[in-house]
Amino acid sequence: MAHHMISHLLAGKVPVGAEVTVKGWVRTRRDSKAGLSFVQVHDGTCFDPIQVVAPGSLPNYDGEIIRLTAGCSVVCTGTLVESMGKGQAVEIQAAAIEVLGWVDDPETYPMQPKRHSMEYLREVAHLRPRTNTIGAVTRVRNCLAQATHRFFHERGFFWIHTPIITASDCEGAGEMFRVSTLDLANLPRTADGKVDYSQDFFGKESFLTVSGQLNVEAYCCALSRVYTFGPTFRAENSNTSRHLSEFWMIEPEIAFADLSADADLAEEFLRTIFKAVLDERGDDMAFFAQHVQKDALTRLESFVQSSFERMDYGDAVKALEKSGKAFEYPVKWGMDLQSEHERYLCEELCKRPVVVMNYPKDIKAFYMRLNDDGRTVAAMDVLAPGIGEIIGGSQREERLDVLDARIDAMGLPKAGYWWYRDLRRYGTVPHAGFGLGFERAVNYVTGIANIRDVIPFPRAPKSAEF
RNA sequence: UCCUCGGUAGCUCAAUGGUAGAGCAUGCGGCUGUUAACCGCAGGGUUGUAGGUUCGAGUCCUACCCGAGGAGCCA
Repeated sequence: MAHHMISHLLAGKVPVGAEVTVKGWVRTRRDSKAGLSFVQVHDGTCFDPIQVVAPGSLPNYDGEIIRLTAGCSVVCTGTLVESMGKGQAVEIQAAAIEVLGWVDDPETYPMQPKRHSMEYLREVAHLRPRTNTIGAVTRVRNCLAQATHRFFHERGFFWIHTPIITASDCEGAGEMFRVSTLDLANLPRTADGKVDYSQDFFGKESFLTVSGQLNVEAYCCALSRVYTFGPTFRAENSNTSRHLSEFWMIEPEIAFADLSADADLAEEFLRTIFKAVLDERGDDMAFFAQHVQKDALTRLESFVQSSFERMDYGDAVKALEKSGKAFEYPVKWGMDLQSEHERYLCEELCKRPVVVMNYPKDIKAFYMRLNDDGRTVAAMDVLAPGIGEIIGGSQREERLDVLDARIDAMGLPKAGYWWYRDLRRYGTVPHAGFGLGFERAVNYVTGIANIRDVIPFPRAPKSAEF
């Protein structure tokens, strides 16, 4: 049976007086002994539920309607009318309400029409999308994802589906999850007693990817403007509000480009996808501003209008030294910036996102391009107030001899990088890219504090129930 | 992994070492074109787990489990 999306009805896309059907779940029910009930029904298509007025003359009124509780699924058919009450422009005068699914034992139904803590909702991750908060997060997350593909598509980028499984242990971005079909209780051994991975599924050790970057560089050096957008895995035992074991990452890579062009892209990208949220999800953003973070909306509005502060790493260090702040970790050139330093830069000094560029080479990855000063690399971090590092990027080292020297200096296995080095042997070009932690962007936009609340089913150490 | 704080009814939280309570939710009744309605009544508990101290432990001690905030690692 055809039915209407509640978002269409509330947006005025269906004329008053029309016969309509909605299908959804009950939020609340209020009874009037005058002989009618008000049922708030949501279907997830927009923030607001629609009010369905159930007259006592419905054949199942006494038997079913007045027994509806939060969570029941219903099909409501009736006439779209202007509301006689305050609080909504239109409502449905029901001619029939069919109950598809009851809530057995309503007393223990985990989702109640009240405020729940985010920690509690995490324990009922299969039901939390029915809440105002997680519903709004889900729509904003989708909006950001769609805007991401639209942004790149409109600029001639190609979406590259880089592999999830990698047999290369050279990605170098942290602990990896092993992928294996070997019998853990009976591992095959080589003569010298080590695990014999030649008998494993891929004939060698394999893992879940920690980054699509190395693979996407190959396509960048052929299709010029490319990006990845997919899941990424880190087996680090990190227990924070900013880390997940499985998260989604967006990694554009542009050929014939330097670090400055990379920073330009990062800035334009964030502004564009954030503006899409303002344009398309005003209802959800209003909720976040009201119940989650007061300045969520105004901060986003100013974000899309203002430019990022850009700062050389050396200047950032000087600014921190001059700040007069008593940091737990003193600042010194050559050190990586601590969370407290990053927070000072974007939250206090600049009060907006900051791009810190040209870090000391010794604290950055081997593939980042060595600057002419010989002691820094063309790397950048984009720091967002309240989140910290939201983007990390760099211009890549395109000179084979310099790349080899860096691989050797860092004691990495050069042979494993054979195909990555080939990209520098055959028609090498300057290129650059960055990685955006998608969930961190959702955190920033919504004002939701914990990263585990902006992904449907979060995976973290000791946590993979759903 | 380290530091700090926490775990009591379906949910949010009280309870000086001395009879475990409230609000919301649920059920029943009342009232009302209602807006997380309101009023009354009722049911609802192995106080995270396992030990220990004590005449007596939600409360004190030990270990473990889980959660939160911060740190490190990073996106």
